[in-house]
Amino acid sequence: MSKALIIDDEQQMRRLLCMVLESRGYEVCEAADGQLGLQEAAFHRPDVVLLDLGLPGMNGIEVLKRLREWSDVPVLILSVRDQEAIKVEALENGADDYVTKPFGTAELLARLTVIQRRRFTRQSAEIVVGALKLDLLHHEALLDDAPIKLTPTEFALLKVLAEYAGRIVTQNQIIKQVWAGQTSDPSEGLRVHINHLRKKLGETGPRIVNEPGIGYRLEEA
Amino acid sequence: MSKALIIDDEQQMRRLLCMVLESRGYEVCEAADGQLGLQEAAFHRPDVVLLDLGLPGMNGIEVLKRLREWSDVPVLILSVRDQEAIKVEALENGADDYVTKPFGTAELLARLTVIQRRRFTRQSAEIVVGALKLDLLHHEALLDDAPIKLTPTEFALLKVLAEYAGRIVTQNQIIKQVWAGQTSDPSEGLRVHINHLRKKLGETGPRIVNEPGIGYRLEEA
DNA sequence: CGTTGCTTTTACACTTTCTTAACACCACGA
DNA sequence: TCGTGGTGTTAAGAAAGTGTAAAAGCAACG
Repeated sequence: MSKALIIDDEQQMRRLLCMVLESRGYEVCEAADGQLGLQEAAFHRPDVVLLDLGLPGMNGIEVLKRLREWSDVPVLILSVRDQEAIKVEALENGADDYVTKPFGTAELLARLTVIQRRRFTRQSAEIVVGALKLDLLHHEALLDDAPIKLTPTEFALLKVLAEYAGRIVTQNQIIKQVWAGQTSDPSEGLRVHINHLRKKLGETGPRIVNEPGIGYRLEEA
Repeated sequence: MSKALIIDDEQQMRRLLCMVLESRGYEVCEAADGQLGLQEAAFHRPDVVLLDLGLPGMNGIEVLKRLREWSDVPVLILSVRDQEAIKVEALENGADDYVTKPFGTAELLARLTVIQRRRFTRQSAEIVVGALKLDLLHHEALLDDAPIKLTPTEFALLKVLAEYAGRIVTQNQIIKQVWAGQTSDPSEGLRVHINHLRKKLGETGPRIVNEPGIGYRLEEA
């Protein structure tokens, strides 16, 4: 059975969500603001979090950031706003998906299932992209089953690209995930590491394609 | 059923509009000048407002501004030809679209439907217009599920048009959103980027329609 | 103290994108 | 018919972004 944490200031909304989730066999706990939400998350260790962006006091995005400092729990964003920019910001800060109020219960449950499964596969021990295999457990990269030597930064960078293989990853997203919580500005150095990775991947491995002005994409060879 | 408010000083025009709207199931109320219009809007809380710009007494623009101080109701402007400057001013002050007198009922009803349609926010952060899908998170544009390559400026431009799909967007509004916070004057270059976008959208995608003197509108193919 | 391995900085050639400018076109009114 | 304003189209230079190599910091370790 999965544990779900609801962070929303409206009691009515919490009750609705609570009913829906419990009828699906979730064990539910609730929090009325961001501060409490973080405490509950730390204490109950939920398997999934439903987070309202329109929280009083601490901003929903802020809650998400703080949560992501120590937890990989799947987060589903709830919001009434249809501001695209905020959605993107939430997703870039580690939210897993997004539903807009008002929403149907069927849609909500479907999303929950998807993000929980995705998180499960993501934390699986390895990522495979064509001839490349990343063993996250042993921090090892295999190309055609032969180990290749990657520095820690290179491994983290390749991991981000491989997780979203085939899709564009923004430079900001890369920097946020690889150089998380650091002060220096690695925007210049990113190009160097990409260059190193490309050499080590060689002809046989996946290609790192640049999308000028946007970011990079890992393409199966 | 939707409630519509007509603000127009010509009784003949009010009667015509009234008939058309009621035949489509709208509940209609009327006002003969701006002052009354604002009162009616406050009292009846209409779902959509049809506002004539050529009002006696209070200027139509003035009515719009006052209305926008407390209401987000969709507003369709009615105006005569050769009032481009005023139309632009209305659109930039929060009007949602306009029709030029004389107009066909089909066109009028189509515009009403578009501006009343709430923008549904779909899974994660994406905007869908016919065969075109913009994935904001991954900065990727898909046409018939095949990715097309857009430069950063083109993507931003298409995003603005797609957000207001079916509605008209002023040149100023476009420039403000795409070239936010820049010094150079891109009013000339806008045409070039529109041209590039049209080529990349091809025959299958949505069309970018120009409204001379006012702006552009993205129309589903 | 120097070595080693990794990261960052610096520099410059190269590519892509943006802006600018020029001109063709079309609709409209004088 | 011509002129005018707004738009569509194209090409070329300017600006921004990227690839690459080499050197300079920086910690850990013997």
